Amino acid sequence: MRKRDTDKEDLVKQTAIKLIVKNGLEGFSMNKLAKACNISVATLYIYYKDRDDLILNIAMESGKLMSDTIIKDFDPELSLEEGLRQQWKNRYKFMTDHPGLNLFFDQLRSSSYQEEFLSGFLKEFKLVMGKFMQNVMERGEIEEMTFETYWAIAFAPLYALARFDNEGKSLSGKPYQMTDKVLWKTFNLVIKALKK
Amino acid sequence: MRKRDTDKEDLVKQTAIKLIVKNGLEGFSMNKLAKACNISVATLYIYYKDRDDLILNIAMESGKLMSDTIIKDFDPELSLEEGLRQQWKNRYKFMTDHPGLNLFFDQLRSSSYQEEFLSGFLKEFKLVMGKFMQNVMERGEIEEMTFETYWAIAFAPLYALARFDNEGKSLSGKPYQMTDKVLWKTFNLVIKALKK
DNA sequence: CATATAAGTGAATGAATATTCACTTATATT
DNA sequence: AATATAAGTGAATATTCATTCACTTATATG
Repeated sequence: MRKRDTDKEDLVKQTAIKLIVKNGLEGFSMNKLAKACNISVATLYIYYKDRDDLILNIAMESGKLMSDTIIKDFDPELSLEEGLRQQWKNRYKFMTDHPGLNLFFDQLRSSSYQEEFLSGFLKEFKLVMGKFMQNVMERGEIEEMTFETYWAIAFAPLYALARFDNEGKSLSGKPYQMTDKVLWKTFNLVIKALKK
Repeated sequence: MRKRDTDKEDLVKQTAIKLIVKNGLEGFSMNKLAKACNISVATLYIYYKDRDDLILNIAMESGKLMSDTIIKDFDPELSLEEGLRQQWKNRYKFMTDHPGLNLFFDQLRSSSYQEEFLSGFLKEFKLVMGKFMQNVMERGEIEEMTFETYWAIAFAPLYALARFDNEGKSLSGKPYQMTDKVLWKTFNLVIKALKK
């Protein structure tokens, strides 16, 4: 038997993400991917059943990575401020450690892969996050609110900052780069909104 | 001369948006669009120069509609709470009056059309919104903060709610539909975060 | 009514797409 | 060293794509 070249396999994954981020799913093709990796198209069909299988597999693997990063050192029994701070830390770390991966996820979110992508790695994740909110609410640290309201206040601002950062320029026209200072300033406002 | 059938022209626009929202830009083609409209592909090339021209024109027209809706009855001299409330009202109205159009914009945002799309209708818009924030800050109604932080707190939660609404189900698995109550509850938290 | 003119068409073109196939190559095991 | 087996290939296939073209149809205007 011959062993599969795991370097090549990894190259395929990285290149696929890079191409999709750059040109969108719309501008992505198997032939282009093969060419960019300097391998034969047919090789892609050894690794993956078809185009959908390729995209979904890479998506789910990346999703798992995100999920693992976000859950790290997080305990749903933490206080509102401690717990949320850890969440912001983890999510921020993921963004900076894997620049572009958020853009990759944006592509998936606005595609037909969305549902399968989310369902893949979000199960455990949902449970832990839901538990945390419930604890905090039961302890009376925050008012009664729906999960949607909670999420919208607690995390949407963070992802908005990330998008500004990715686009590299603010609405005001000035170039923009996220800094720790801006991040934690925004975090403090979020805490102010949520705390009773 | 023969007059152009404006009903048909409008059908093309509506159908294009519907198809793109449903299948993504990836799954959208001129032939499919023509078939869905029961017209010849060649007719599309009477209305538009090419595929890009078609997408961009429809995008810009929709963008203009959004911009006009959002700017209505808004005065950058309003107080923080009054001004922001009007903004939320306008943006919410746009979402409910044109369901799906936000999803269409999401598609564009993660595509190569993004830049041209934004630059088309955002100019005036940026100015007014920037002016409002500046006024509010100068008056001391909110602390010093970057435009990005301001936007992330002031509007990102609204769009997060809209996305939950579009997806029709919450992270907690229960079906979800946005209500006025949830909307204004979230708005109040946003005001709490921003107000000094 | 006649006709100029733009609207609208169905079938074609060539390029790009996903996928397959007959084939060669490397290597783990015997 | 021999060989079985999976990795890897380049060229082909069939499909879908955007775009064009020679043509017909409707109608506003003279």
